[in-house]
Amino acid sequence: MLTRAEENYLKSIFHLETELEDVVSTNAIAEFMETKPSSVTDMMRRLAEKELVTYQRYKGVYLTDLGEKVAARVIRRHRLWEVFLVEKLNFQWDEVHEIAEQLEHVQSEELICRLDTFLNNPEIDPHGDPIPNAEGKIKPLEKKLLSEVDINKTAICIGVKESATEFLQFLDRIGIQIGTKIKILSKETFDNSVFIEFNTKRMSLSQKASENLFIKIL
Amino acid sequence: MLTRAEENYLKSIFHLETELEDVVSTNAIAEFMETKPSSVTDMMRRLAEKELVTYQRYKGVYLTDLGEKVAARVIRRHRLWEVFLVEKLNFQWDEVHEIAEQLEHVQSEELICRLDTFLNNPEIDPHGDPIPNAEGKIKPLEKKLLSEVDINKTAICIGVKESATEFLQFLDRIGIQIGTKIKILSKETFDNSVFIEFNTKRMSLSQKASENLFIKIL
DNA sequence: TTTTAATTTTAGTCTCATCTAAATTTTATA
DNA sequence: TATAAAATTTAGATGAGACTAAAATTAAAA
Repeated sequence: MLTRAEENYLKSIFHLETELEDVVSTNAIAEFMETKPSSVTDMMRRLAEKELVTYQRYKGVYLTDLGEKVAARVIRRHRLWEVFLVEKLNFQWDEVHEIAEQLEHVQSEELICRLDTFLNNPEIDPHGDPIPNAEGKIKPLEKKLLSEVDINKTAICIGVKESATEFLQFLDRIGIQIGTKIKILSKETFDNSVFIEFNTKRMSLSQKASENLFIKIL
Repeated sequence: MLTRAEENYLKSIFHLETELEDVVSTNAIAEFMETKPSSVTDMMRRLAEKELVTYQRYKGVYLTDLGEKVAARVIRRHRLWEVFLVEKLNFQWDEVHEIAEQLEHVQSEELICRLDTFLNNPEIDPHGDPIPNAEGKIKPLEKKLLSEVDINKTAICIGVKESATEFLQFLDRIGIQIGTKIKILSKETFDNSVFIEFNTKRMSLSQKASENLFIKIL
């Protein structure tokens, strides 16, 4: 049984490995987790002891197969709870992270299994990130930015690139959510804005917005 | 913000106060929580420091008004989660305690508020215990034998007086479990049997059976 | 009312997870 | 390549929460 801190470290290393580099540095972890490098070093030794990471002094860490599996399962729990909070408790998708951060540490295989069923085995969370399966396997979604989609194609909104609160609230206001089907009607060359249609509404979206919206082409 | 341990101590003291005595002894807490008396003493000093309990060396503790409110809110969270686990995730009533024990420490007023709404503001948990309201007020339910319940009242089964195997098997066979809601339709004066309704079923129950079944009146 | 037993507290230790400050190793630069 | 800068680790401390063993207090029995 892992402690809450151990789970959080594994999760963070997982994120840093997939999103940035292969070998993760002590400072990168410390910055990401808003803690001190010396605390990270301590924990790395403990995780290495438990064979969850491979760690060499001054050389950074990477997850072992076991560590990766554990991390993916924590992420699975986090994302399933996020789906629950948004779909069942009607939270906004930008309000759920902190709560899911706590719920993800509740220990019960059976709970997560039943929650998954209750939510109809969702494949993506409210931020459009894929939910690992029970074995910790992640089916990577081929993400594109809305700005990269060709005219007349229809795409489904699966998330945002940078989840700044204002942007999330902006999307909320105009009515774009995860799962919203968006058709690209035209692109303006002078300002790179896109003209789109969704839920029978039509509107223009700035370059900045269209470059921050992840979609999946249907 | 209270720690998990502090919340657990307050909850335990609350239970001991209501179920047993007014002033709670160090040993009673230690036994109830399966910990050592010296650990309890330590924590009592910390809780007294925070004005959550009134503590005098060698004289036991009791909750302050604040401590009582905090404890009741932890219990509220616990019982709401139990309802969720049983009603939404289809757990059996005897499987949920351990999981609720973890979920109760998730910190978010908003979460509990929305969960309460999602569950249609339940007043009792799957064990028949009352759920404190958001302010920490508990509407006490009185425990009675089924035989003592008035006609047309609805009660919830909370246990048996003497747990003879044959009686438990009898209950199982007819479909009465902990948490089963039973309505008393009529009483026969000639043999003191009761005619009841539960889960859309109707049947007669002998005096002997109705005097061996603990219920709580809703 | 002593003496004994039970209860409770104190003192000191342990682990986990964090920190600061100092030392060490690696990397980058002159 | 020597040296400065950055990154990383070590050493030592802290606080929460638990423990054991011993001391102190209260309650019970002779």
